[in-house]
Amino acid sequence: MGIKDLLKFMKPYIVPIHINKYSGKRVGVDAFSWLHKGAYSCSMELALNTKGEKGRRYLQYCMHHINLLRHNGITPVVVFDGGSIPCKSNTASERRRRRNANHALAKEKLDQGNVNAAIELFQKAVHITPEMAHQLIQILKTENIEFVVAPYEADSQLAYLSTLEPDQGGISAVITEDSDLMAYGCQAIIFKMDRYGNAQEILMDNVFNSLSDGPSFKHFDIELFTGMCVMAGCDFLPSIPDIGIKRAHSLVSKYRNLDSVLSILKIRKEKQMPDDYVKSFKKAIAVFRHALIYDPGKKTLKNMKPLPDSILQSLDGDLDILGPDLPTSIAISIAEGCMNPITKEVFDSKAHDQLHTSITVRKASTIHIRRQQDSQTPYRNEIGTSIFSIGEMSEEKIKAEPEALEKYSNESIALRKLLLPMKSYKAEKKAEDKVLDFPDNNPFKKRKLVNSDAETAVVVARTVTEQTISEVTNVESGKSKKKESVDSLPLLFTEKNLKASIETKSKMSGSKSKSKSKVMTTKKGSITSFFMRKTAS
DNA sequence: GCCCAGAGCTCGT
DNA sequence: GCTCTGGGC
Ligand SMILES: [Mg+2]
Repeated sequence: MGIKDLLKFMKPYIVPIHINKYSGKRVGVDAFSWLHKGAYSCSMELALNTKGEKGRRYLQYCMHHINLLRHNGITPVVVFDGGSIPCKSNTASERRRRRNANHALAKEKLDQGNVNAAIELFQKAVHITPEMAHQLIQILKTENIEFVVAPYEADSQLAYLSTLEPDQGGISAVITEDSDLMAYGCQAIIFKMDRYGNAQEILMDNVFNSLSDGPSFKHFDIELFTGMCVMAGCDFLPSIPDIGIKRAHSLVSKYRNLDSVLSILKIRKEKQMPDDYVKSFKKAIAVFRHALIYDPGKKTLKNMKPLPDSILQSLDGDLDILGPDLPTSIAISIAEGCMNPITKEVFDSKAHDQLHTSITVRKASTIHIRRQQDSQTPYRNEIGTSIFSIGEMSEEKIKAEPEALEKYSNESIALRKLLLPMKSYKAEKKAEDKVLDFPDNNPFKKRKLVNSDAETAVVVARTVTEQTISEVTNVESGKSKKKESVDSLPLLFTEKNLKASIETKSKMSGSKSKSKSKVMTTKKGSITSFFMRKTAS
């Protein structure tokens, strides 16, 4: 969705250029734009997962555009989307629903022998998978082209990179199709680049100088501009009825202060404004200013801009809306293209060897939460993932005291198996016949069984070796369930509308952590437990 | 004039 | 993701 009507509104500031203007510069690329356009050249092959060269035309499309940049003396920095942040609007799931419907229709037409009709429908089912991104990354690696997979939105990652100096890994401009880049405060943005390098550019310096015709931003700064964007309607918050880009701009121009505008709106639109609008507004602003991004220099996650205490308060301590934090090793593996940013599975065993060393001493426990759909709240958590760290060892320490690694080895083995793709589980199953280390009930598969419109939700907690989940309490009834030892028994909650507090205790480090989650179960309760046998003999 | 909802389109022969 | 269109006020 981007910012509603923003591109049209900013048209007076958009000028045609040729990308050779950026010769000698580093320029960021929103990979999604090109992957998505390229996918139209082979929609059927992608949908049917056809083997062969035709199904890779989207890669040719991307590489053509990337090579065009290189031919013009530009150093491309390709940025991929990672996971989705919790508070994004449900238009994404709406789109997915339409795509799936079109995919099914396309297959019917194909069975009837109507290939042209099928292709038309397959095109309406086009979508980008992490695997497709991974395929492009493989090429970028061999071609020595810089890239990074953002922990969450590519937009914020690109905006962050454009704040850095070129010698610090920064970029001079961003190529994208998404107006959100303006709201994120990106200085130079290039839209609609065609196959010859013709494009349209906007420079935010020109916007704030407001020398050309069009809406004036003379008294705006980037904070006010972002406020205008949120007010006009963005992915994180729908606008108040009858407030569009024009009125948002007028209000911000007049009062030059976001709190003042919000007060005025509260009075003027008291019936139309949701009770929590101001709170949601501040949260949306916080995402545009402080989203969680990957710092390629330090190889760690951080906020796009440092998080002041004042913002922390307006978030109610809910930092997850900026993107849930991830262990550093996971973030690195994702950023370097070794790990699926959504499922957290490694892409292949070869990539697994390239994983950061400290990953071997981490424990992963993922909790998938699908909250009850609640029309009153604009924020909806679809899936949340938590990965708990139980300890870290530097490469130096491992070399100095290899025996120290021993105590982690069980976990290491378990974690490797956890992270390996499903193929490997199946291989083990065959090799060991009926004796299974891992039953064939991958929670990631189960997640797909959960309907996107299901009113209820699944929580699957997976434990690896030493983790214990000591107690699950039903807050409403006060009843609690205790688990003496769950070394090999993760929990599955099948009660309906369970509101539970979960205490997690690490045997290895002795540290305890508590977490509370709203827990709901599947409608049909058809999910079975996931077991992981202790690997210690 | 402005907002909104809906429908069509992104490749390439 | 964007753009165009037509209808509402
Ligand atoms: Mg966006």
